[in-house]
Amino acid sequence: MNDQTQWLSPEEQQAWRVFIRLHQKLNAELARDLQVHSKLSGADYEILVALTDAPGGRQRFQELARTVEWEQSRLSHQIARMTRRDLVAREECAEDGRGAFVAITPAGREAIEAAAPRHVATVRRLVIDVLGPDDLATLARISSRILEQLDHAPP
Amino acid sequence: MNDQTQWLSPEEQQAWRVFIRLHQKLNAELARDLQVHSKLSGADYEILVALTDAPGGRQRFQELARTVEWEQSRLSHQIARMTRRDLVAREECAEDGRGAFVAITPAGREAIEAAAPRHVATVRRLVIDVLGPDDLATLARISSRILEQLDHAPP
DNA sequence: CCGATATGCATGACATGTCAAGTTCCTGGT
DNA sequence: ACCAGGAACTTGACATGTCATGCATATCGG
Repeated sequence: MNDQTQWLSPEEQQAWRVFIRLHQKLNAELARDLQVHSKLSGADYEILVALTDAPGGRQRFQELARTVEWEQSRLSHQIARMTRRDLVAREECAEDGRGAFVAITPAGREAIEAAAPRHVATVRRLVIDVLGPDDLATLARISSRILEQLDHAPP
Repeated sequence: MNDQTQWLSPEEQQAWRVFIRLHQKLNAELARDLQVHSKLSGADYEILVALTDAPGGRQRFQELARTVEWEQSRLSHQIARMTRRDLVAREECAEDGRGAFVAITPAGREAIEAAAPRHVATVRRLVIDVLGPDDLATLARISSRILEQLDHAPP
């Protein structure tokens, strides 16, 4: 095999696998919980939160994309679907004919306000309250470290 | 609002957000790296690794599903697609007429052997080597804790 | 041995994500 | 004023995931 690869040590492998499993299961569980109890996908939730945080409940398309750190195309499809379900609405942009605003609708606001308490409770139950404040802080520190690496070296 | 929800404190919120962002970016980056350099999706990779680990490079469908902890339907679709690309093959099961084996093909073996070194290197570069052994162990411990909670309380 | 039920997978419909192109509008240099 | 190029979104094709449902084979009570 002429193998120069630095394979993972057993400890590294074990750590990596448990970390990956955590990702997958946690994501799945959070998504399912949202979907079942609020008829919202994780994506819907993220968009609605971002819009709720924005002044007037509306934001330029680009800016929204940056806020949630999504690709344009993905956001475009998502907004199209959410528009069909009347959770958000597109509005024209006076200053720039190409541009568009995305605004949360009253129905969207209802949906997110109905969903948030349970979602937060679930996050607490599955993560926050399971770790103490110390472990949570440690997790945040470690996550930041990896994120920094990701933002530095993705090319 | 008659609000009895225990919202997240600023520290909790910050920790949670950074953790979630980590998930999303890391996943995206790993998937992209695999796809670009090896023409394999993360899903493909997982299946091929599982089959490589299995004796004879083959496993019963159900058992494979348990190994990778996927839903049966998801696995069925995935195997169908991978069969089309000749990465795996279905084989009949003598003992149980309903059952099926999934086996890695020579092409599948080539693909995973070509992909693995770079993937491992990327995992090292983005995570393992960024954290020291101590932080990695801590991460594993914290992940296990949350996983345990997940496995205990999902209903 | 036979029908009822369970098991092992497959399939179809639809939500979501990515990549590559297309459309429309704005801008800057001549 | 005009037009080449870029910016802001949209769209289409296709990979992937989930849910509900379908189908064939096993297995079990009587």
